[in-house]
Amino acid sequence: MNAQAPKGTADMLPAVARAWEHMQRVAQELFARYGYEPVYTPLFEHTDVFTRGIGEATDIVSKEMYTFEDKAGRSITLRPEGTASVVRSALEHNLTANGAQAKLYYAGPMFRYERPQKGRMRQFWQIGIECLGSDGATADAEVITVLWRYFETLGIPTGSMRLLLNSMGDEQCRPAYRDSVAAFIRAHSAELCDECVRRAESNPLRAFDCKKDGCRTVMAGAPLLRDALCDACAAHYAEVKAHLSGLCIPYIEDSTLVRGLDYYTRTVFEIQVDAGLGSQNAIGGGGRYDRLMQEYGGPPTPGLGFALGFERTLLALEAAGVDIPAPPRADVFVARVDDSVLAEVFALAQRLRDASIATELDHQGRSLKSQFKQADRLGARLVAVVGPDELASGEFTLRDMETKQEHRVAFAEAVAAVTASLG
RNA sequence: GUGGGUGUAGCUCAGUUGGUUAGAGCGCCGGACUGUGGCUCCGGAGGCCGCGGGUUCAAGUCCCGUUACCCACCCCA
Repeated sequence: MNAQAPKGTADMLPAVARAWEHMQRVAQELFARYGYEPVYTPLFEHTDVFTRGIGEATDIVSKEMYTFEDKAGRSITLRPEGTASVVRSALEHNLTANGAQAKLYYAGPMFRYERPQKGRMRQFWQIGIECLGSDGATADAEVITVLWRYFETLGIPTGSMRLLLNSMGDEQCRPAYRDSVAAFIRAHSAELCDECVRRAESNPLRAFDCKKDGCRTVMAGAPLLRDALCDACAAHYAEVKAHLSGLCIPYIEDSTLVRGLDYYTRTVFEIQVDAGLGSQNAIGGGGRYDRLMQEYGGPPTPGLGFALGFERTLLALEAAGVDIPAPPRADVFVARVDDSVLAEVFALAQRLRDASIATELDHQGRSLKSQFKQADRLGARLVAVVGPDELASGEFTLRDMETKQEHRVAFAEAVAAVTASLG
């Protein structure tokens, strides 16, 4: 058999798994402070949850989903992102009934069938929050602030982060704007790449994303959504910006920021860094999706959220020189002179462990010397040495690995003595 | 889906114009007088040289194919 993880997946060995847990701990603590509660939704959904929510024409839906039929012939898809599932779940369980607000966060793997590269995997992890039921601009500013503070708390220097902000308008103003961009593209089709010309029909706003210099130059002259927002959207956007400024969250307005999922309305944002991510630069992003719940057949319910990528965040942390400290794997190592005292050693280790003391011992019959090396490698501050000598008097020797001080301890006093030595 | 790069010990890599028993560093295991770590020294284990063909007296080294990984395009977290 092929002992190899599938393309685009990776085993998170202890060093990385530790970082994963750290990122989740920081998230839980921070998000709770803003009133967000955990939610776990299935890793797979009925396919239409994504096709209706994210949009048929998006790259995600048109070519990146892991879709299959289950044994009963249902079309099932591994979730390519988290928002659609959370909103579906909120609708199913009436979490926002009668104007209630639901503030939820999730963490887990997402799946997209793409060619892997730096910062891009087929199975990748995201943490996200969703604030459902509120259309107030403080909700937008709050969600954006949580994302900013999260990266800041992890240790990414604020100076190396860029918060891009834009408003995509709503059903009142976006369609007309869309048409005007499409018209602009058609008028300049000779100067634009084929891909962008095609976008005029499918998703004109995406032409702003094109990285080709020629297209960028031409698109720089295209009409800006900023100038096309209806009064309500413009006012909302202005409020969001005012609230962010009030909290001293530095944002950069980018009216070409167009995110790739159809459900976004009004506020969209993205946090980028330059170092460590290869050709990628976004470590987190999100936006408002005031029509998504309706799209699923629910009542009109505003909402917004963000998602951030574990893999990319870790790359950014590494580039920033942040290392996640590894705790010592053992406080105490219980070493034995020979196997005649094995039973006593094993029992002693268990007593210490039962007293919440991280304790290790050798399972391979290694020499005492080698047990000390092992203790050192594990970062144990104490080594309890048990041999026939001390056992005869009901004691063992307790060595402090730093000071090299040793003293005899009665077995009966083991937990107390070790606890005291660990301070 | 397209393009480029790379695949040699657990890890990071050397391997001369194809030529005999494939190396280093780190890690791992053991040892350096009597029951004890970090430094140093000594020794040891560990390699289908990604896989399959081909050229050749001879291939880790050349050619073809294939596969995996990496990077980039596309797009996104």
